[in-house]
Amino acid sequence: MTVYSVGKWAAVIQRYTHQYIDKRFNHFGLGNTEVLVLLTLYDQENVPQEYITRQIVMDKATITRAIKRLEEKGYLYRKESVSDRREKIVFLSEAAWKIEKEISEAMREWRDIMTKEFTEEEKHTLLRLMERAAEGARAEVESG
Amino acid sequence: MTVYSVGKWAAVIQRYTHQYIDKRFNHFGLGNTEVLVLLTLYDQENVPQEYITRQIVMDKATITRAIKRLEEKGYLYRKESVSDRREKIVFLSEAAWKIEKEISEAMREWRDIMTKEFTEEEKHTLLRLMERAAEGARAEVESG
DNA sequence: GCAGGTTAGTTGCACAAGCAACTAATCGTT
DNA sequence: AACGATTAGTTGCTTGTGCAACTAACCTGC
Repeated sequence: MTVYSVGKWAAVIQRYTHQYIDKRFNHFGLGNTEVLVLLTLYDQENVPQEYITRQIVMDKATITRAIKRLEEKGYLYRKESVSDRREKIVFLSEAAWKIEKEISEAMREWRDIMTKEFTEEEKHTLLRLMERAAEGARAEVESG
Repeated sequence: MTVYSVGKWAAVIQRYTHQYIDKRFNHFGLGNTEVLVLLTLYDQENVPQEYITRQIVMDKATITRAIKRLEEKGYLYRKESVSDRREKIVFLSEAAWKIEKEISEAMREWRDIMTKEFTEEEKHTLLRLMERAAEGARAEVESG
């Protein structure tokens, strides 16, 4: 367990987070990826699906289906872009905004649970370093 | 993208790592979880499956199946424990040890790719903080 | 030493995720 | 203006994963 540690710990944290989201938002009928999509849209609405795909780094087919599920459940709707008719622009519905606070709050709680023993500076450092590691991974993948 | 960031970046890093492993070890016929199992066993052999499950934090059914695949491919074998006949003790085969260097090296490379711009201290810090975050998550899950 | 609870591992089932192949629209070059 | 190349999104297919229910072994207390 010495060598592949960044990837390993990322995987572990990811799986715990996945579990937490499943448990926490089960009563909304929301799965892990759907919650990630909602969070992305709370941050920035009125975007094509491709934007969401890039943000959460998943296969575009997976995102298409997560969005379709959210649409069926009434959390969002889509409109064909006028400037580029290939794009479908995604908007949140009232229902999605109604649960925004609960979702954001739950995610904040989860972050605080994981970093309970952290100082403020450590929290900040962790985020910045993880972001940079993700950036390093992305650069590699995109270069070849 | 402000709130759920630790979980988010963990997920992103995890997916890039998953992709990397798939691409890199495809020619061995090894999938992501199988590689994780091997890495665990390179570190500590002669353990029951339950140990592996705990180490990589996955469902025990998933681990059972990953181990079965590795067994079929000839990378490991199992022996019923004498002290506790419920347990199946896992051992690596020659074939697994033959590829140990390549796998460990590849994972080291991957870590170095992600942390290319990091100082040694930053690398160390990232690992320690991620480990502690995972520990915080684990504590929460186990408490209820 | 037996009953009740716990633990290791397996199997059935349902489902989400990735890859590849496709359509349709747009961009770029000549 | 028209060709080929790229891009956004969808669908088919396969596979890995988690949950739940199960079996078998073990452990505890009476």
